[in-house]
Amino acid sequence: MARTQGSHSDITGPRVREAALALFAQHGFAAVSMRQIARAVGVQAGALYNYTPDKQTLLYELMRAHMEDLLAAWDRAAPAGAALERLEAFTRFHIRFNTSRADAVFVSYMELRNLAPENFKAIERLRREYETRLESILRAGADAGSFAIAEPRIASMALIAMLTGVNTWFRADGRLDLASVEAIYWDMVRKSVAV
Amino acid sequence: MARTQGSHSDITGPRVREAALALFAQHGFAAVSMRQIARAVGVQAGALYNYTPDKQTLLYELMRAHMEDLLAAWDRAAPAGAALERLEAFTRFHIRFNTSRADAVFVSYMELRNLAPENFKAIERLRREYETRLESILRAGADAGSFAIAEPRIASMALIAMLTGVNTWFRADGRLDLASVEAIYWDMVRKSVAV
DNA sequence: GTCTATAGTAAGATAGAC
DNA sequence: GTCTATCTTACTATAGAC
Repeated sequence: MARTQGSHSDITGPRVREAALALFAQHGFAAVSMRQIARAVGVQAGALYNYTPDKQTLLYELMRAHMEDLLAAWDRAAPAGAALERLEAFTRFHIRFNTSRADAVFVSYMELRNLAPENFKAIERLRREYETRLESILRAGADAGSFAIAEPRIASMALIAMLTGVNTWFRADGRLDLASVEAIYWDMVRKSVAV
Repeated sequence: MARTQGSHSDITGPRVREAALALFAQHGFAAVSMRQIARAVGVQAGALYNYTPDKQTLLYELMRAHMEDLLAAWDRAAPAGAALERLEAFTRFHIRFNTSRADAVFVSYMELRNLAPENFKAIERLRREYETRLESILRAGADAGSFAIAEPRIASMALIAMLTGVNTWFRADGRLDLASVEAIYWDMVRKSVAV
């Protein structure tokens, strides 16, 4: 079925979001212009406004989609069982998921400042939800006597910070593959909460 | 001694750097205009160019000063002795120093993307130097059999990421004081590298 | 050292043709 | 749905007076 020339609503939308995510990750939200995004997509700047009401909403939707993907993926992957098994699953999941979406992780952390207040609140709520998933595991393990953790909430933030840090140095073509990285970090995580 | 009206070279320079640091931390380098910085200082935008050749150099000098302060402060504070004692000192130093300069820490990490290539290289070298300080402690402990660490370089980045994460949640007027925070993190650090 | 004024450029967003 | 053209605003940086 032939289309009107230049009509690509079904593919341009995703391409706008992909280009915006890559550019925001590389240069920062404030440093990227709508014209730059349009150039990467291959359209004129005005056409972008068929896909977002404004630049701010484009950023917010990228961050919201990422955080909701993260939560949904963990809730699908999370095993039942003892706290130690659940903590290992969380550790490996977090490393795998985050390294596979480095741009989205980077933008979702770095651009919090550039969200309008109501958008900031929404993203912070999602982030807090994710942290609570880990906190619950740590609390369960502490209650069962498997872990020695004075402050589960702080420990969850400490571990997430450590695991997310993988993104700052990991390269898929580097010396260590992802399985080795997971093993190294799981060893540190396991010991850090050990009795 | 009366001054020419409006002449304040000895105090305006530091105030420009203070205002720029606070504004860059709050809104991001690209989102802050020279006019905003000037307004915070109480001068007109043109006057800022008595203190920096351009906006880029202003950012670079803030980051360079921070990284050099960090290195110098640790080199003054670092104890001799066994690896375990040196690791505890590093842990407590890193938390104390970084929480006392949250804006500079934030800017020095978040605005790396906005550095010109040669400036980026210089800051990365300083960061790498600091990471190497911790890496040396971990290697010494591993060699002495005090620590069990498969990859000292990766462990050093993991620990620094964890410790720097304190800045994302710590508030001086919060429930926990800094000594308690240090104790919680030291407990996790100590165990994470334990044999 | 600071001011006012401005050159030169680029931004976000919209209007209307096709 | 995309284009061209444009409105309006704001930016960095500089020039020259005081």
